Amino acid sequence: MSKEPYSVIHWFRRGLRLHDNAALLEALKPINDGDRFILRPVYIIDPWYKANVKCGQNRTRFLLQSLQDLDNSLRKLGSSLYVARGDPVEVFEKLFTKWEVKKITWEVNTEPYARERDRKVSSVAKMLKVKVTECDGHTLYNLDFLLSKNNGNVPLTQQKFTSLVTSIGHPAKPQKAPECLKKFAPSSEVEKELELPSHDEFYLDESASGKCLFPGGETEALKRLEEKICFENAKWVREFEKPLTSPNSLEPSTTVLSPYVTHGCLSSRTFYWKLFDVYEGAKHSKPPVSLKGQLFWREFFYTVGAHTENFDKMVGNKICRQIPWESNEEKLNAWKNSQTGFPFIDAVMTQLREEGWIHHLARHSVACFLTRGDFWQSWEKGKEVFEEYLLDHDWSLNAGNWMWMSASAFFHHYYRVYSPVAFGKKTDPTGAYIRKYLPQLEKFPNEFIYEPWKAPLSVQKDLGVIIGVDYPKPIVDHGTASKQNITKMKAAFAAASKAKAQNDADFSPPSKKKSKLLE
DNA sequence: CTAGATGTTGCAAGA
DNA sequence: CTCTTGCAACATCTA
Repeated sequence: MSKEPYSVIHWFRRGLRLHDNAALLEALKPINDGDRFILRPVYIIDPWYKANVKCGQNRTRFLLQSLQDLDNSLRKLGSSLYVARGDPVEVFEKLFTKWEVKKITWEVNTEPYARERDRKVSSVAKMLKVKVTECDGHTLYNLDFLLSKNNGNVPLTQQKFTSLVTSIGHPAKPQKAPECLKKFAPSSEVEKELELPSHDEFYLDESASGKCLFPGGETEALKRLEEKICFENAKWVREFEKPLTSPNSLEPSTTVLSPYVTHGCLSSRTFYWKLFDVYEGAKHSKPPVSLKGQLFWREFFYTVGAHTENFDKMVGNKICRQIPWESNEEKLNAWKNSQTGFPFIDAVMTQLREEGWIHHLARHSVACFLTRGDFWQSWEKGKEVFEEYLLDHDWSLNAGNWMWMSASAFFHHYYRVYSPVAFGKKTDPTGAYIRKYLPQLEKFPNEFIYEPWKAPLSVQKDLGVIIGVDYPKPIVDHGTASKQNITKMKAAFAAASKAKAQNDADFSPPSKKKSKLLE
């Protein structure tokens, strides 16, 4: 008998899907025509993530469900997912030899750790004569290509970015999932020693995770896409304007496709072209507020994130205004654990911790509150809390949006402060949302639901809920705190522009003034 | 050079 | 209920 043919690995990292997976399709192309080879779909549980990225129960469950779904889908096609543990460099060093690997493919990941990791794996592959093929697919466009089309400048406004992608034209159309993988299966017995991770291995405690409102996986992702972006829903899709959607409706007012796009269960290009189908020939809203605009926002933060050093930090980050934030554990914990005494803020943070998804404008409210609005805490601290709890946590989007909301970058109107009382009232005057997430306040009359500390003590006693005992008093007076913070912001902005002017003078080429003197 | 317009999504008060 | 305005007012681009 001839020996086993060589192997080709497709390494799943994000991109946990079979549809529109360019790198997976690339893995199915023979190195030489007529080659017979074995496809090895691999996922690696890399301890670096456990050590360096905060990941709460809900997102852990989402990832596990996504892996289970991926394995199911692969099995239906005659393949299966091989889950390995350890540092990818060490894992591949062993697997390349063991399986006689000649090629490995993966989807581009532009986050700092992933880049470094992929660089190391590439050099091991080169040493062991394994061909590496990296394919786009997580974003609509190749991010280096976008930068080159913008003359090497990082676009810093959405308007700039929109005109850039508009001048480029549509992104690539999505590719179909492979139909059958049987001919790539190992002829001998399938390797069984490494299986899908168990709940224990992922430190997943079902009792500690919340209701599963958004199950992970490509199957769910495509189902949700069909439900939301379809002709039956055409009016809603075409008229969608993000700022007009509600942050505190009891059912999400937006698509909640973000967790699926983040994990790559849903291809952003599949999303884009599905929107195109529903838009086609009809009047529809436009970026930045439209649904397509939401994909552009994602692409925008990815582009800036991929090309800005220390993008997720304040210090050493060129685009981030340096602001003397305070570090107060008590305030941070009150915010994180819904103990600020502002029901709207506390309700949003409860929804975040329990369910893992909150509306974009709810994120704005709590982010503004923690940073420039009320608590004057660093956006990096808030970013870590979102990192822990969000199902759709995404390195680029999280850092970018926190800088935005804290007026550290992109956004400069620091005097526009969200009110923790007034903002929610606009879309939910009776406080149904607060009652759902803070049941201890359920019986408060509408007039006090956003400001329970204003209810007369007699009312509090009748309800059996004493503010300051059963629910906290507000930690700060919003009026006073926000005014003080606006003043601090004014000073920080002035210092920053002074520093910028100094820097420009130091590093700019000879000024016109000097040139004139030379003439 | 200056002035004016614009930037995905503020609030409160008053017509 | 919708619209306008004052609040105190940034950075950036264009004319």
